[in-house]
Amino acid sequence: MFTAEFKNNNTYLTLSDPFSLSQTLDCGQAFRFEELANGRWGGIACDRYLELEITADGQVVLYNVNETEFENVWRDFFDLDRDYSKIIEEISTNEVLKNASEYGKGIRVLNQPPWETLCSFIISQNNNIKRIKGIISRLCETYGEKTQGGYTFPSAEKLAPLTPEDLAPLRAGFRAKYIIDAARKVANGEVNLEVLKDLPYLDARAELLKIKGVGPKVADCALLFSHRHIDAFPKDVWIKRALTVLFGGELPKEAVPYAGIVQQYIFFFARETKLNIE
DNA sequence: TCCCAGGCTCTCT
DNA sequence: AGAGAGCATGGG
Repeated sequence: MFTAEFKNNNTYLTLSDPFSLSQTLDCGQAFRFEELANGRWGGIACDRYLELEITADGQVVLYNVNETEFENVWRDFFDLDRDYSKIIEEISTNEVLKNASEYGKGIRVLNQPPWETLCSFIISQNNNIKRIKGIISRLCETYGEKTQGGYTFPSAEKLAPLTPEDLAPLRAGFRAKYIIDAARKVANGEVNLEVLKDLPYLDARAELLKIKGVGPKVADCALLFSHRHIDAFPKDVWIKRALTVLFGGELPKEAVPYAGIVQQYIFFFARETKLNIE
């Protein structure tokens, strides 16, 4: 699915799948990457700063990433061992899915750190992406560790001793108490995030639902964007709208084996086109 | 001013 | 078990 070359302390990738940094990093699954003035994308993930770009000839460049770091961190983060072209081909027997995946074919579903993802999607509830980013940014600046390019995402252990009042500067609103409940349960082992990727989907979901402020949608986002559960299908307002408008209420059978991936295509398509509801 | 945002909890039938 | 209000905050 890709070949990698390591030189000048950078990693150079050639992918067989179509790949878009804006679609992947700014489609609402990650909240801490942004496009830089020089056209590269930069952000902090997995406790380190990453800067990358796609060159004119389609090569992906990860700057200041050596082979060890690529293998240990970014290969999995960018889900590089999954064949997206094959998935798109299979779902394209459905005309609407073909259209939607054509719009968002550059998306890859990331495998992000468990705590960061869970916490971020707790913050996302009944919220908009711009404000989600703001709250997460203030959370990291206030309680994360300083590193090159900004601040790391604070650990559950760091947040567990705090109270919701301590989070007032984040302006997270009613979500502050949920963040603290999640931090405490993760830090004290009541909820074990590390095993979720190896549990059956429903068992993993039940584990996350033990946290106050985590319902089906937030749990599914965590399972999909962090724990490799592409059988999770987060239903937000956009997806519910799209299912009704595009598919008469139910996901086409072609999509079921790849529900989570397809969810991203539909989400992207729905937001781009606004489903032609004006 | 009201409505909405990658929803969930709580209460009331 | 299903419906509906309330929830913090900020942008349109």
